[in-house]
Amino acid sequence: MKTLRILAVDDHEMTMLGYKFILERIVFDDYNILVDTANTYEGGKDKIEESVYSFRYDIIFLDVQLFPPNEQQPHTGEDLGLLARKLSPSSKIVFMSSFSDNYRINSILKSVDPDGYMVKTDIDPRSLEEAVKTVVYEPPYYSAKALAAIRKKMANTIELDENDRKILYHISTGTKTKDLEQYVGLSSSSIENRKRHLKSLFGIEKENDLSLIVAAKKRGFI
Amino acid sequence: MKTLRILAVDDHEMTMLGYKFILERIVFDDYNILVDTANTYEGGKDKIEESVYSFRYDIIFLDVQLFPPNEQQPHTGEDLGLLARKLSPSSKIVFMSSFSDNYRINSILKSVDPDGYMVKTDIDPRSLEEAVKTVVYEPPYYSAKALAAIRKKMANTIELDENDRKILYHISTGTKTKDLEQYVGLSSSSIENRKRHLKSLFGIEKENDLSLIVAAKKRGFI
DNA sequence: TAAAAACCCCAGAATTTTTAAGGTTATTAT
DNA sequence: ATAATAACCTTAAAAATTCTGGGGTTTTTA
Repeated sequence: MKTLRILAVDDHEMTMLGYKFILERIVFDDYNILVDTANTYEGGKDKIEESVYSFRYDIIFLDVQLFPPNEQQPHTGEDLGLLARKLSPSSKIVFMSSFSDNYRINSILKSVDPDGYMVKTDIDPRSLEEAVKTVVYEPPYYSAKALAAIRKKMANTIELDENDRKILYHISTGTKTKDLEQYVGLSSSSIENRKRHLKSLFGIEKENDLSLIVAAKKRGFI
Repeated sequence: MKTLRILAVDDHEMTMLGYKFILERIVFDDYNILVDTANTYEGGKDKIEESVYSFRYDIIFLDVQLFPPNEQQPHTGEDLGLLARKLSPSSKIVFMSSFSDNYRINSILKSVDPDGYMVKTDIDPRSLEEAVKTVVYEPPYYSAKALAAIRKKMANTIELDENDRKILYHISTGTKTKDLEQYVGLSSSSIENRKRHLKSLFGIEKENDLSLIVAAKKRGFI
């Protein structure tokens, strides 16, 4: 009987126990499923490092938000994903995220290119089981809400560059236009131009920033 | 008992009968599934037009390649998809394609934004059933090979504009560089520049066109 | 009702892209 | 083997796009 090694990293103890419980009960070919857990970036990192020269995890589940917001976040789930890819390239990586935040999804799909992405409200015993099986045999696995976000993105004909995306993102987080210069390497004048241009692309000329981020969200950019 | 109306359009008579047989046997909530078929663009168009003022199809399955290659192709499955969206916007549209041709997938996902996309080698009774159920309740449904193509695209950090994509596409179909001017609205000099630029983006400086299209395929552009 | 921020318009600077022209190298067909 | 053809490179100027700073008006906020 083969062993399928899974690591689950989530900062909520109870959530993780839930995953462990469900995952280990999955009946999957002749695999014996074994789940390790960690609830911090460091903990996850240690587990992965330990595994590298022995069994190596088959699947690593990672919470996108490893630290409660507001605290100083030295490392995110995305960082841990990148690390895992480097340390243990054969492991399949599946992200779990609380919200179907398009910006985050897009960013992670580009940087880590995970073998799976699940929005937490889509997660239940059935979908977890499907994720495990799909990821092992025929990745990727994307949960329904993740797929909806991906679809939006793919259907989009508007092409934005890095700077446009940064502008949209920072506006959506509440950054004021005048402070945007610091984050985007452009003059305030250029930023204003780009905002105008974006509004015209989205067909909302002469409207305010709220309309802009609503439109950008609708199209899956944020 | 509710009726779920499905239209399947494929130019291979037998394939279509297969779909009809499988689809009508699906057990799905308290739906009675009814499948109409057509095997030409015109036939499909007629069926959809007829349906508009009566029952309206719940799902329309469309073969991407509605006509055997080599013949004059007045209309493609993509055209029929666009027409269907216009005539019967409430219908879910699912494309079926023989190959996981990235260029085609990307183009259709942008133009029609279908509720499902299946690569034919992924199609079997199980996946068809899943497609139907997913598309009705929580679209989109993408089959495994379609998902692999989509993943490639999403993971890609290289951004190409319309002209770059056209160049790659036409080169991949065998168009000679000197004839490219007709298809892309640029001078041969610019096209050469862009090709050079593309090769450097893909990290294959000083290599030939074959390397270019191989690299572009690897990244999901073609 | 001031002050701050957002927004608009302009024109020159800087950057990128396109283009033509003239050449070399590689491929193809006879 | 050798023309002929296409692919590819370089250069420099033209054209298009984007950026920027400086001026202003309008809207929002305290």
